[in-house]
Parts: sequence; C-alpha cells; structure tokens
Amino acid sequence: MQANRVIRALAALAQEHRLAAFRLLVQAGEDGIAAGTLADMLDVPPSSMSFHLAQLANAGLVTQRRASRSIIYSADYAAMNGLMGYLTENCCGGVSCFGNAAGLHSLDREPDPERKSA
Amino acid sequence: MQANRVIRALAALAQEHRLAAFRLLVQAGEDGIAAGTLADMLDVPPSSMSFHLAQLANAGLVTQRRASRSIIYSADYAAMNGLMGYLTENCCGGVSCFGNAAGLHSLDREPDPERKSA
DNA sequence: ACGATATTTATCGAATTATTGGATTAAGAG
DNA sequence: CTCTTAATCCAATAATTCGATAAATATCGT
Repeated sequence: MQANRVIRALAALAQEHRLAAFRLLVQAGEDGIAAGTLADMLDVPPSSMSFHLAQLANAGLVTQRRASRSIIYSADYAAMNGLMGYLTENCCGGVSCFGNAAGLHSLDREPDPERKSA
Repeated sequence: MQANRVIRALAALAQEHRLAAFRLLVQAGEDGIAAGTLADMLDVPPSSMSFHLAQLANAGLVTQRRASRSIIYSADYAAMNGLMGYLTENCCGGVSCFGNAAGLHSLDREPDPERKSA
C-alpha cells in the first residue's frame, strides 16, 4: 500500500523545520549537508535536528552517509518524485492538475479570506 | 508567507481519512460529495468526518456549498495546483523533479525493503 | 410549529508529536 | 588511552491530534 508511504512523506514535510531542512537539502543537491550544519542553519538544537532528520529519513525523503565525524544528509529526489507522482495521479483529477489549469496558484496568492460563512 | 499555507495543506493531507476523502473529492469533480455520503463511504462517524473536512477546508484544499440539507464538499483544484507548484519549485531542485529525472517513481514501485520491516 | 434528516460543535481520553538537556556512541588528533 | 568534536539516543514534559459519544444547529416536508 503506497498510500501509507505517501501519508508518511506528507506528514514528514508538514512541519516547519523539516520542510525548511528538506528545501535546503534539495538546494544543496548531491553534496548534501551535515546534520550539525543544518541545525546551525535552522537554529534548532542538535538533538531536535536529529529528531526531525530521523523523521525525514523514516519517510524515505532523505538519505544519510557518514563523512568522517559528520553525517551528511541528502534529499532523495526519487522519493520526492514518487510523492509528486502519487499526488498528480490521485489528487489532481488523474490527469495532472498542472498544465491542465493554466497557471493558477491559489496557495501563492490568496490570503484565504474566510472559511466559515458564520 | 506561503510556506505556512503549504505546511497546513501538507498536514491536512497527511492523514488516512483526509487523504482518502480528498481523493474521492478529486474524482467526484465539480459535483462534489456530501459530508454524510463521504462519512458513509469512508466508514467514519459523521462527527469525525466533519472534523476532518474542517481540517481540509481550513487548509484551503476543499470548498463547501449547501444543497438543501446537505453540505457538498468539492476539491479546490487551484489550491492543489498551488501546493504542487510550491513543491515543484522549492522541493524538486528548482526545476521540476518531473520530466527532469526520467520516469523514476520510487513511491510507486520500490517496496523499499529496509525502511520498516513490519 | 413539529418531527426527521444532515451537519457541526463540544468534550473527553488515548495516542502521537515536538522540544530540550544530558548521556552515549563514533571518529579523529595528540 | 585520553581528549575533542559530531551526532544520536534517552527520558521527561508540553502540546497537538484522533476518534467517539452526546448535544446543538440548520434545513426540509408536512
């Protein structure tokens, strides 16, 4: 059941520090970033960073490798690719909500006026 | 700050019932599905369904309209589009992990053996 | 207005998640 | 071997979330 994996991936990214960390890792590319460096960049205690990185790793979104004393984390593009693929196929009307609807980005623009009509 | 909205959208989808509900709503298209019908489909108590739908609505992923006694929920394609856009731009190396990497979908194919042996 | 249907709200307990400080493991330098 | 640095593990705490029952609100047909 891949839905389960998708849920874990979504949950992993649905957290401020983890989303930020993942973005940095994506930007960093193959080289990756050491856990401590990441903790320093995001200004969170090492133990907290470790916790969040473990969550990302558990969700399969990042990989780790040791480089001497440091542990380098890298974004797993294939996993992210898979997540995007699932969302596109299952949550975008089957035929990619991209390209279909031409360039509307409500999450970028709308400030979300009000949800409840009182 | 759209990162905040993205996080809420991800969190909203990172739950079994909500992901399932959203998938059904996407499939249903414009017509949408009534809250009660959704609760029945997913076999969760109406109040629980209402709770989850509220989460989706709060994240801006679904819209609601009243049809006589029923409240019809519909997927907000624009919001989903925005989410996909953000993920593509910020979490896929800047230049769409799709199409770039040719056709690898780890979440679809790989059973990912050593992630959790449960 | 009344009774029936549909949905939301309120509330509670159980479970999960987030955060932190300190202990522990691993690797390199002297 | 000891010291230093890097990262994770552990335990305790705080906060959030989930699921279910019960009460409240809104709408419809009569």
